[in-house]
Amino acid sequence: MDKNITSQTLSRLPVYFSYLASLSDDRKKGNISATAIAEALGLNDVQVRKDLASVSSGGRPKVGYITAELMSDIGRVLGFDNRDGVVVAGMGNFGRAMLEYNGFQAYGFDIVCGFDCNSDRVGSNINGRPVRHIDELESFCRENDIHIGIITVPEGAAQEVCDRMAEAGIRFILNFAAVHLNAPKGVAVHNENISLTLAMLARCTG
Amino acid sequence: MDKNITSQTLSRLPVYFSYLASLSDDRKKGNISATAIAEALGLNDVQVRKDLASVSSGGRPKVGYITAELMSDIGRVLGFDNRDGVVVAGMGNFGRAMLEYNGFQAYGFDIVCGFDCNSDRVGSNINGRPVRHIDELESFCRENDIHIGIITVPEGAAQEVCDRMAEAGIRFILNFAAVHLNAPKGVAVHNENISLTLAMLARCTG
DNA sequence: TAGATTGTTAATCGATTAACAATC
DNA sequence: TAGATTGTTAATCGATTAACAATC
Repeated sequence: MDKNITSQTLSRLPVYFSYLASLSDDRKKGNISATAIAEALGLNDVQVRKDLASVSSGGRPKVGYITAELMSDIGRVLGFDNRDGVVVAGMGNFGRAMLEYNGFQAYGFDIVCGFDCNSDRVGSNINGRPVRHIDELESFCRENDIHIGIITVPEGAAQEVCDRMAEAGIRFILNFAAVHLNAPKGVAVHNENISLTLAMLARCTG
Repeated sequence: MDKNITSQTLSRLPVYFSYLASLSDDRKKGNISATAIAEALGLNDVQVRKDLASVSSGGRPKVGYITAELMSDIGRVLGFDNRDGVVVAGMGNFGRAMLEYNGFQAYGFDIVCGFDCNSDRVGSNINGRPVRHIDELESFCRENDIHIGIITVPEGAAQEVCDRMAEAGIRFILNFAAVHLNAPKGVAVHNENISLTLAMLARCTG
């Protein structure tokens, strides 16, 4: 396993995983073939078979894969067994939703702290997670060895928060503010612009 | 313009657009070259030039593109000039953030109504947008000719809401619930699983 | 003119798909 | 055995990159 996984394959693994996770508990206990997955997702079966072969060696002729094993194999490649702390900057609706959500754990992520500049919010507690002042971001991240940050602040503040995160040793930033963020080398930013996602989906698919 | 735009090119257009939008007002008034964009984004310059040539014919040797014109050309291809109504199902933190955000308009989207099944939320008003009961989803969408929906309900309810949207004539669904949704043919679903996005970013980039 | 930039044609590269042998 | 499925090798396809002529 873990042969030569191309970036294309890598981007399809989450799709396979979430499809498998959507199966009924009954079906999760059984087997599944690459052919069946391909059909359900509208993909070429050889492509799926090749993708699966790159992360698992559990495929057997006539039987397919044991669903649970396949999920765990994909999960291992996607790093669900790792444990990484994550901080969230910006405690508006969006940021609070992140702290209230407990589903990150299954994927290996622990949301450990929220940050905000509004003193009304600082010192509070959301879903058992503390909210601190943004000025404490750097010391907190350094002390707790945090490398992943989520930005949910207003557009105007996003670049500054991004710079601060980079300064604090954060290496991966998921940005939900609707602005393109420029980060220094060594820091990977994923700009998740919902308007643009919607435009791609609605204007360019059909 | 609008020659033969490949899907790869299409997926880069939003990146170019948001990069251009991030420039200072001063620079937005001037020109910009494909070379400069490529350098800023870490892409191959020929690729950027080819991408831009497919949406605009305004490139001039030694000068580049007029920034404002280029943005408007990209915007036209991405459909920012269209006007599409959008409904949001699920008025938790996530859904409320959608209704409170006004930035969709610049991209051609009007969030027209929120839906929920909780009677405490139904009948309220968020940022001037009404919240109705989920049972009214179908009639509302049919009457107002709505084809785009955003799902921000809890995981357990997402598939049912998806089915209802499909029934209501929705053709494009942006799903933020952390479950894979299966939609009937003719309905495009984009499953935006934040945990998986984070995993791809943090485990597979570096 | 020289230099920077464009757009295009051809070459390379990589990913998808087709064909097929292997296996349970 | 026949059939379903796997994994692999070879062919096709498409996208990226390199080379270059055109232009301001």
